Amino acid sequence: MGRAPCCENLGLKRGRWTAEEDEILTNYIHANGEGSWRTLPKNAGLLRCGKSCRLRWINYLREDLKRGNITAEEEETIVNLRSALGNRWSLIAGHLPGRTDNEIKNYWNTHLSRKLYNFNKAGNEVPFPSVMAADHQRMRRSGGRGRERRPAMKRQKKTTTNNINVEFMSLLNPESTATSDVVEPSKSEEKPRLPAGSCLDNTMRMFGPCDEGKSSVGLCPNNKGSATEKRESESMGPYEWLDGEMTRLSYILNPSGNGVVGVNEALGTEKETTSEREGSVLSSNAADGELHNCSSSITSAFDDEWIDWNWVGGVDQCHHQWELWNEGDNTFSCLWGAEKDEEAD
DNA sequence: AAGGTCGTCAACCGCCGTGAC
DNA sequence: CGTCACGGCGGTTGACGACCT
Repeated sequence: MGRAPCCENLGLKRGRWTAEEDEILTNYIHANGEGSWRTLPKNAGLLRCGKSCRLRWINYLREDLKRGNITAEEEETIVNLRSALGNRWSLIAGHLPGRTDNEIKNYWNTHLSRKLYNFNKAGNEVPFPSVMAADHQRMRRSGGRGRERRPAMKRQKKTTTNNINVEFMSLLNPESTATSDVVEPSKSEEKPRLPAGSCLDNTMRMFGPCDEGKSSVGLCPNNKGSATEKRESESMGPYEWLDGEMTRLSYILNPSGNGVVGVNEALGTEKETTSEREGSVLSSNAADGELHNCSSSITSAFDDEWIDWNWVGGVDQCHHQWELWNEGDNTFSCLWGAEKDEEAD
């Protein structure tokens, strides 16, 4: 027994919205607020389905929407976040105030994927090959331009995001044996927010020793899992990333698909960097408005000279730290710092 | 000038997660 | 535990204007 489609009622208007309809919807929401989309059209006197009203409001009528062209900075953000997150447009939109997921999605499909195609066609390396594969195939099919005629819509199995997670995970944790073939998380496992103490996300889990001296309470594994999970949790100390953190950290750690630019900047060097990350993330406070402390172990090579980076408090050659503040709405501010330990010299 | 092609983007569709019951 | 309503998401479509031949 399938659920009745949202707009099954005959007689509902479709297609472009008129100025009059916009005015009715805007006035109604100003008077009654957002929500209750299903009953809104009837109450407002619109011959539209609730979904259509919601889309129109969110993507077009809201006052806080930013109009005008995507700036170079926004474009860079989109490219970087998309590299890290895949087609999670709403998540990406959350980092671009005033922009909607639909707008970003359209911009990607019409501008950036084409740029990427041309970039790659010129023989340049793509940071996340499997992530881009679908785009390239699509562009090749259409010859890199033009509108593609498609068969009747059928939901496609989503693999892109999973590949991204796996690739990003292996980028941070080279020891990981996860592959895109074996990791197939359900959509629920990708949700950005989980109750404190839960530990459900296999694709975004980072392994490393729990730092008991830091405020990781609530984020280290709980005791409700299976015996196996519990043992694993106790020994490995999985850290469950929030999506917002992943977004921000991926941007920081991997702003151009390679290297640890943050470290370079902190050391005042512009040398090319390659790095291997062991991904030992130790602690975090998750509550909005609180300080997030995250540390990890990174081995970097400046030119061909390898340097071991360790987490804050380590006694090896160097240590570094980044701090994230959740500003609310899953946007983060970041402080990045790194310094060389005197005793390591 | 006219018809064809292409690019853009608003809108729609189906699926899914969540919470209430 | 199952069902349902609701809201959200990402993929896709198609109208329309710009450009090309």
